[in-house]
Amino acid sequence: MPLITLPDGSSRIFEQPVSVAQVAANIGPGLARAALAGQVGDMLVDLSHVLDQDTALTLITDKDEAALPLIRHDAAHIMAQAVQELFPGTQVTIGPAIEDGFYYDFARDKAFTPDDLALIEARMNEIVDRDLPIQREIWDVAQAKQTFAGLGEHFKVELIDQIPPDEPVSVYRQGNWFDLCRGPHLPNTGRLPKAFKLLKLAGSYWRGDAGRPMLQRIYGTAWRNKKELKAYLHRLQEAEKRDHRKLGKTLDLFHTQEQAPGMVFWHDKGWQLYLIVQDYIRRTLREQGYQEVHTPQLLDRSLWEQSGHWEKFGDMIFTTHSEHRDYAIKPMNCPAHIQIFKQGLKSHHQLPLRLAEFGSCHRNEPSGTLHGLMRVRNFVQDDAHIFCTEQQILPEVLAFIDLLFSVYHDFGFDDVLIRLSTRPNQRVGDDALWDKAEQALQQALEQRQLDWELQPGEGAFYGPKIEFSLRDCLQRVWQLGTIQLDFAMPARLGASYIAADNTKQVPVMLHRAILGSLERFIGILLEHYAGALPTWLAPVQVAVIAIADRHHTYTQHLTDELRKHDFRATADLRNEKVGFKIREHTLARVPYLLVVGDHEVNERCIAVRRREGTDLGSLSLNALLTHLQADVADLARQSD
RNA sequence: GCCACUGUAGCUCAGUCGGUAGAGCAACUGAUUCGUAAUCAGUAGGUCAGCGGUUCAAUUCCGCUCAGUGGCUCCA
Repeated sequence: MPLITLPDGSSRIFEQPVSVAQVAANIGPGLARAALAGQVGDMLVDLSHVLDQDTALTLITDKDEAALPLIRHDAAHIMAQAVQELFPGTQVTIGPAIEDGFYYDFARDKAFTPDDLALIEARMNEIVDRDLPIQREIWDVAQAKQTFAGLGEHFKVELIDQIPPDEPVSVYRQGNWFDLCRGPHLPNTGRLPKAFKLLKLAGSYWRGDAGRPMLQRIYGTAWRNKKELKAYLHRLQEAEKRDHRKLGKTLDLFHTQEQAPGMVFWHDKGWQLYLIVQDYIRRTLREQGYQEVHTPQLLDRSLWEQSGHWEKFGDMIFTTHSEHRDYAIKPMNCPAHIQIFKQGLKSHHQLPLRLAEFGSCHRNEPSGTLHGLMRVRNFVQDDAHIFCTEQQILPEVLAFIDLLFSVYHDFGFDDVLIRLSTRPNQRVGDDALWDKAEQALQQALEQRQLDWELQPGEGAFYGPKIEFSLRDCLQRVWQLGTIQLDFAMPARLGASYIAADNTKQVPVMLHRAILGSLERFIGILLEHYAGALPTWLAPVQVAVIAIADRHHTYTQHLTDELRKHDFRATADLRNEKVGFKIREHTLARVPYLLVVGDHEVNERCIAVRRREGTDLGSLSLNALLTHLQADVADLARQSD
């Protein structure tokens, strides 16, 4: 006699076990028609799921956000059915719902073509029209293996082998097609809203393992209705406009070319931005008690062998040689910073010692991983290494976290993803040290009450790390900041200090960066603002526009005055109409446009317009300077 | 690195079922001196990514290389 409690607090009692569908029908015919699935606790279940105990139940309809994963997972199944109907011999593997859509990985000798996507999509629509009932069946393991093996579905057999013995082997059948799947699913294929679209083809390794076969992945998106689909596709289009590679070109910031893959040619405006960002960090680090140092670009290979990098990353280190010696073009700064630390005897009074460097590093990243400014082969990090005692770890990590958030806030980023990565399989240092290191980082996160995600096994080979990531315009996640604990490297490279008890001790080293690579950070920055940077960051802050030749002197005078006050201003004296100039500077995302005509010259004033089109009226030079100073001082906190 | 796709003027793109290419914007020249998102006219601009093959003929078909794009793997 199950007692079913509904979200509104009401409850119904049933004589015998009932299915979710029966509960819906019991409430009303409208709900029975609309119901797609049920939710028991956190678990989504099929409409056919039988409830035999007292429980709370939520019925899911297409009004609920919770219906989305269900819809997407069904879209994946229906796509798989369509593919197998159209391309016999194709093996199915896995096909989950993901953020905004779904994918399915197939094994097939021939490659799918972009044209195939349209065919598959058409067949999916047909399968929806067939309105096939979707039924869950529980199979015996041996029977399941035999059936899938008989169909030549070797990947599925491998999946069955990995289902824990206490879990049922469930199969979902729609028409004469079926797939091994945990579920849940919609009751009929006809319930899948025709608001899906196949988007792209991609390769993917079976089980995410580069040593195993490459499968063909088809990505799609699916929504509750056509309106949502349209909105999503529009969102993708808009995201494309924010792409930093596109902005880099249209705003004349940087370019890349074949002869230097993964390396950036910074143009004047882009380099201005780069330097502004760098100056800001340089100033901030000084204030926080860091010393700035600068170390060689080339270091003998023995140093990298000693540090362990040569063994682990040898094939990604660019090298050069001279007079029978091999040099690494440095892929990172830390061994060099240890050399500075090692100069002269260090006392515990000098700790924590914080060495910062904007060191240009080269890493021979695999060609397929390069991506605009986000993943490059030559980059500069706002890198620093803190040498300290074990007791100083926690306060240093806390101070770093606080600094990082204050910096991100100044740049306008408040939505930060935090991940704690712990010991990997391939590592140096004993487990007692790893325990200590991981606990220290976790404790810092907890003290600051931050939300974080654990990534077991993802730490660096010398220590655990916290990663701070942001998303780009297409929601791809990129790591920017990091703090990594390292008990190994200082010892390997022979760093030590004299402790209070007059013994020689090995310092702990913290590797840390706030922005990470300046290149990547600028990429994220551009996408975040769609190129319309806050005034303090804009390469050109003010464009002074002359209406006619007779206004040139005053225009030039204003521009000079602005420059004298450290604003980045440019005079536009071209023989063009105002409208044309306004349009150009607006498209160039210049925050302030000043228009100079007869009125301004006569009254010694300036007509001020913001790039968004707002008119700030007629200001005196002093009033303008005050306004600009306030805007710049505000950083990204609330301007725009 | 792996899978797929793409590479035409400075930019955005069209085009050739094989007969050496075209638009808009930008550039240049001239006219215009203009009040808040495109003034008008004219001119010039391309070994169709590179190399090789097939062919009477290749930018177009095929192969290789390079680079880019989307994923996957990797990321000290």
